[in-house]
Amino acid sequence: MIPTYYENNAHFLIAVDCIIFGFRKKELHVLLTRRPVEPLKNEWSLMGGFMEENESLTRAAEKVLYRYTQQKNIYMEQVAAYGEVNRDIGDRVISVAFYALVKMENFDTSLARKFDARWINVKELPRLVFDHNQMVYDALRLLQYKVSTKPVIFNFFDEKFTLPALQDLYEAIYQMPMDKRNFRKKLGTMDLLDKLEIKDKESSKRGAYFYSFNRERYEVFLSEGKRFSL
Amino acid sequence: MIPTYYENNAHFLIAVDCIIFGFRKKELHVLLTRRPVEPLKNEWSLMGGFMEENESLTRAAEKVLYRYTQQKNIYMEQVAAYGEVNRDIGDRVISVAFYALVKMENFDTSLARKFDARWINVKELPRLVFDHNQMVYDALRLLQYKVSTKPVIFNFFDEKFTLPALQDLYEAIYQMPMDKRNFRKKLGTMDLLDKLEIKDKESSKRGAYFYSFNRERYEVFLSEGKRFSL
DNA sequence: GCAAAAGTGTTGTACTTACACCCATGG
DNA sequence: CCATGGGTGTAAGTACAACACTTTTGC
Repeated sequence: MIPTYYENNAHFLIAVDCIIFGFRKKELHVLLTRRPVEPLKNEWSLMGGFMEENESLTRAAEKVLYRYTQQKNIYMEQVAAYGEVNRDIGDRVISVAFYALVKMENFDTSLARKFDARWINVKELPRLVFDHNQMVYDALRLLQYKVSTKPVIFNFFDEKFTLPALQDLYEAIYQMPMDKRNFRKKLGTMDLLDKLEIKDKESSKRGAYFYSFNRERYEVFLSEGKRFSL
Repeated sequence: MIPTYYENNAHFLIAVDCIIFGFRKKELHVLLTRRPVEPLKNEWSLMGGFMEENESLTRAAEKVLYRYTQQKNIYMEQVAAYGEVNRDIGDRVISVAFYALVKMENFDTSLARKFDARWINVKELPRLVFDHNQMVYDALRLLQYKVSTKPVIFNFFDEKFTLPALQDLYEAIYQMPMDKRNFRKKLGTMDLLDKLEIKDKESSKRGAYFYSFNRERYEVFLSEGKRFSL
């Protein structure tokens, strides 16, 4: 029994579109697909889907993320709602964009074939359908702010990472070079990383030590009124 | 002619809710109303409305703002989309929140009677319907970030303002006291304000000089790679 | 032995913070 | 003449930016 106040108002299709970020080979990538349906079939597009009756926006986004990555508990944040009248040329659709940070090392490449998906360097983005370029732009701006104030960047890694990789990732997100010694000094003063015994010998002969982010120490850090900053 | 891909997907009511901020007597206020309809009739609520067929989200928000303030060209920014399944107990509604900054000095008090609206100090917010308290909280956080990095605060004033009033407003938004001399020094180094000849004698015997924000100088300021910061 | 990436400190500069007194005016 | 709010400068501490060489090791 719906109250009268709600009756006779327009109803809309609602989509969620996900900007799925991943990091590999010193570059920030976005997972894109060739749009499988008309209109604009085969054009580059973000991963998306329609919202269903009994799910929340975040649940709808989680479903999209799971479908295209087979990963659970993906770090995700809403970017914005996009509601221009002709933004989708197929029908009137309001879209809510989310960005997500995934561990690209765990990515199952068979999924890529199944969904005609590809990881594209954010610096080399093609023209995307509708307002998806704007969504990526907005997501990246929000991500820049977020990683500078909250330790969300560690969601790109599966537990451990090296300092050179971490710095490369910050540089890819900020799209600017950073000073190695200043970067490590700032990290050091926060004292939130644990140096592991093992080294990554993949990217250099000497090898770089792995580190891991210490969540317990971060809780203490916060409770002392300190704030993450990079 | 709607393509098949879009057919058979659920359609939703979409609302816009506006967090209308105003500044008076050293305090930040939000314009609230007594909800005029069931359910939760007469409970405190943000100003809102349903989105219609041929309008964008921002257009829908502009309509709400114009309806309740009779002002045009109001500074406005999207906060987020809210889509929990049971957020509105009357029916399934997805809401997109916008915050707006209005010149409270120009506010027509007859509107308050017409819409049963009141300016409430943000520090004394009552319990609002649905998730509206969350929306105000999110809007305020976003506003805090915005006024610290962009000169949007001047949208609270009609052309001119005094430095004590400007500082009071920042303090109300940040919800913390600021040092008078440091505040004025930082403003001074940006050199974006014009000191006017006239004084405001309302709030003190001595009177405080009025200033105005110089947009042309701000453009130059930006083109020199500088960034607003307070 | 050399190329390639990892690791490590210091110094000058700019910014941030803390702080106290005189001024102008209306009543 | 006094209460009220407006206006002003300096010094210490902190954060930031710039900068170059040594180490390790696979080839």
